[in-house]
Amino acid sequence: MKSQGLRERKKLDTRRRIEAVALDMFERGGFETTTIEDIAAAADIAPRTFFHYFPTKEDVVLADYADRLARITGALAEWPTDEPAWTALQRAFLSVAADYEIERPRLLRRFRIMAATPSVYARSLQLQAGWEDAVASVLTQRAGLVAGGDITPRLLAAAALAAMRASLGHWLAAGGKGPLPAQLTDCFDRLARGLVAG
Amino acid sequence: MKSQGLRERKKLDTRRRIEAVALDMFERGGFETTTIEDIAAAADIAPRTFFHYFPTKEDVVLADYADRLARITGALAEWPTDEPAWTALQRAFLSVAADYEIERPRLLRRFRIMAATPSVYARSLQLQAGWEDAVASVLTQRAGLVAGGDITPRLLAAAALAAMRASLGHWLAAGGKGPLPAQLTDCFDRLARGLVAG
DNA sequence: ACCGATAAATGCAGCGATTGCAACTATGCT
DNA sequence: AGCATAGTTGCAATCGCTGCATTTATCGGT
Repeated sequence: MKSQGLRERKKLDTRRRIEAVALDMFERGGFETTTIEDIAAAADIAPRTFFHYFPTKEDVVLADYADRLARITGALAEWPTDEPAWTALQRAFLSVAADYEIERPRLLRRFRIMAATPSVYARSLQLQAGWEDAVASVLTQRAGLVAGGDITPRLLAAAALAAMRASLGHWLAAGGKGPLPAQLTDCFDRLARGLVAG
Repeated sequence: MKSQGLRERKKLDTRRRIEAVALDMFERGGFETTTIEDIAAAADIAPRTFFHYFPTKEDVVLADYADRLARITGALAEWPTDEPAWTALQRAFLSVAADYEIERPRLLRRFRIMAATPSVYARSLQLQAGWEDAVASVLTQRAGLVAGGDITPRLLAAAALAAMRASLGHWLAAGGKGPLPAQLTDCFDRLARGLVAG
């Protein structure tokens, strides 16, 4: 529970410093215009060191995407087997959306940069595709299915991500004002009931 | 209908030559290992010229993605207003999937490279996101809605893309053997009916 | 406080994609 | 043929990113 040693603490410090500095510069000058060298200088590290903390420039904006995935798959893993998969998915994703509410300003900043920067958006989609695979894989296991046999897990995972992307897109378009969880619940419900009858 | 002038014909020739040569090399040596310089040499052009034909290396693999989107949005635009949006979407996407059937070997090659190369996959997702926006936009117009008001178009578009991605992923995982249109129809149907009752 | 082991930071050199610019060449048209 | 135009090429530079070797800082025990 403690901050471990000085080493760990410093590392975390540096990481946060890079994030803070980089986000600022991205907002002011734009993502593409800001170079790794710029960030490094502002964060008081060597350019080479940047890559010990983030694999790509894009990942600074998308830090903590991985954590969220872990939370989702974790929640799914505990899903009682008698419950419909879609309901479990809804619960799992909703818990993440709740965090979005709490961290609203922090996330809004990042999403705005993402929306304005194709390469960052592309990277986020790539990470989301990873989620999709991971979620589908968990669903497959939980249902006791064979890996490549049934398309159901893949479809459910893709649909869940679609619900999330749609909600998030709409939320962002509205400037992040409305309640995201309600929006997401609505999307999940509609997919649960079906898209034709409404 | 004619091949226009010599100029146009040569340009098309070069384009096809680049694609052919590049795909071959990607398959043999891998995407990342093959450099633009390699491709240019094999296609008998200057490295600089490559970028007059494709904006990025990834786009060689994903050529004709744009055409497909045009076909989809075109089909949507002709959708009779009394028909449910989801049905129209299904028809539009299905017509594209039919092409996939016809061009199976050609597309399979490309998808295989895509599946094996993160950066290509990322690029494809980026293009798909463009589709999602375009589709949502057409749906909004057709329904006579205001741009940012209703989340429905966004959700439908995202769901349609999800159906497509799931079908395609499953199809690819099975080595491209089965009938893609049937697979896609199934996914669309299930989303139409709802994901809980099954 | 001291010392070897280990993790982290740095510097350097290099690759490869991508771009802007200017010069050059082929094609289209009169 | 002869100009206007579109396409090709070469050149130089930027920038993200990587491998490798070196230096520096922290840790764990003594």
